[in-house]
Amino acid sequence: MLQLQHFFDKLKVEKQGGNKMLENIAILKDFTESEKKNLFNTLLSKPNYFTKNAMIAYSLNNTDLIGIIIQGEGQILRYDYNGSRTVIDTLKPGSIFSNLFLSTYNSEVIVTAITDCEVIFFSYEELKERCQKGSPIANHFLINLFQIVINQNVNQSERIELLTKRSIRDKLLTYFNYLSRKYSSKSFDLNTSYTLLADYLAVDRSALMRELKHLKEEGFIKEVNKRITLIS
Amino acid sequence: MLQLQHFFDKLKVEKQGGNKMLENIAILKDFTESEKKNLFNTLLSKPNYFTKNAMIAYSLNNTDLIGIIIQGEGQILRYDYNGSRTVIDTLKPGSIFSNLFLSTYNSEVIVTAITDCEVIFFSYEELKERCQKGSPIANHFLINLFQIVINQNVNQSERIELLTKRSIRDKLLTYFNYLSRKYSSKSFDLNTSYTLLADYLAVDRSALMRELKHLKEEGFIKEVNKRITLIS
DNA sequence: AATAAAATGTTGCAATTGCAACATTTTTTT
DNA sequence: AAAAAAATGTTGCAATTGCAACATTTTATT
Repeated sequence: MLQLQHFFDKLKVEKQGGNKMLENIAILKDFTESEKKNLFNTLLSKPNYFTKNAMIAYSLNNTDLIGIIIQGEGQILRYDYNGSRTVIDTLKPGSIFSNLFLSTYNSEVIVTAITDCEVIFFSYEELKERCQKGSPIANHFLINLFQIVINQNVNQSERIELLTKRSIRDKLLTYFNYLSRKYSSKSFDLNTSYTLLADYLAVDRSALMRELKHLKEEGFIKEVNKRITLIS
Repeated sequence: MLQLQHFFDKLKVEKQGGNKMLENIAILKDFTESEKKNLFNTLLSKPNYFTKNAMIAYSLNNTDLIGIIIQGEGQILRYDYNGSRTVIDTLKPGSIFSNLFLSTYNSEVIVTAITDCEVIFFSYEELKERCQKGSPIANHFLINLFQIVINQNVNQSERIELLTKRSIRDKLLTYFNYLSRKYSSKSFDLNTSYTLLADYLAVDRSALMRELKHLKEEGFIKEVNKRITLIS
């Protein structure tokens, strides 16, 4: 008990933080304050607080709960048939996670807090029931949820597009072209670390650095301080 | 016109086919006959027929239409920054496709018929409106749609898991372990061609064959006629 | 039944990549 | 301000992979 109290003392997230932090939570988009209050009194669980490195969920199997990160960051990790650990996803405020979105045939999947964080849960079955009873609030909530899942889908499609490229060079050029289109400019900042980019593209980091150097030497790109310029 | 008539003559799909073919369409799951009739009179478009190799949709951009394959097969293709063509997805009866699920930053994406097929469209905005007006049928339809998108999500996650493996050996073993869990057996049939499997894992087909041979030689697996047995 | 098309299986070779092992710089934590 | 941790940058080397180019078998089409 004392131990637990100690954890709570260290929590960096505000337990009674105002509603400002709820502003950026996609699933609560376009709800009035009173509608939010209604949601918190019915569908949504009380806030759950987790300290850094704590386990948020273990073997989500056999529940239909969907978690929403309100504050802090988490990670979804998978432990493989051979014991290797990989990061499936990084969770930021507004991210959702659930067993519903994971393969039933997956190996062990756990969700952990990488910083102190606040999480809310709700039951998907309960949401469906409320929708079928005609609740406009539940309906709106479902449509917001759907939008999040669609966005996840789009992000996964983009990553698959990159991962199916056969060489690091092609992965990088495809990724850079994508960013160039996104920002409508031949120049753009990579706002990620090379370490994370290598993970994202599923290649060895040192091999990525090497290929980047080659692309510069051969005049395909310029790069200064993580700012890339496509040439051609 | 004659030309067009000629196309229709060749159509392999039944234009007035009974409702049997609608049985397996996931988005129509658990609707009564009269509810289906209602959907076909309101939200859903008339059936569209496409002949083999015809273009079903080109640059889906700027519409919110979602297509449902009723009969036949299609493919979603992407043309890259360097002109290379890749298959994003193969569409079977019950599959859906829409610009909503694709990155806005993608290069040209087109949908084509690989056999004669029948397709129905609906507007996502219209579906949302009907839901918000409290239509139970629209609501049920949205939940079915959501389930399909969740399944796509799960499938994409599985593929990403495989694609992030660094070697062909690891990809194959992870895939085989997945099938083994799925069928709860050390032995299972690969019901796909090696050509397609190599595409799915984004590796060279001949390299895949070679690695498969090595796995057999080294005693990790047995393989007879596309039936794999895991040894350990 | 004949022909065409697709899938399977194999191999040599060159190019790419992962891995290991560093030094150096930047960022974070104490 | 010092120490620790994380990220960047580099290189040699061996292993893996893609590619090209076949022969053979199976499946689909006419």
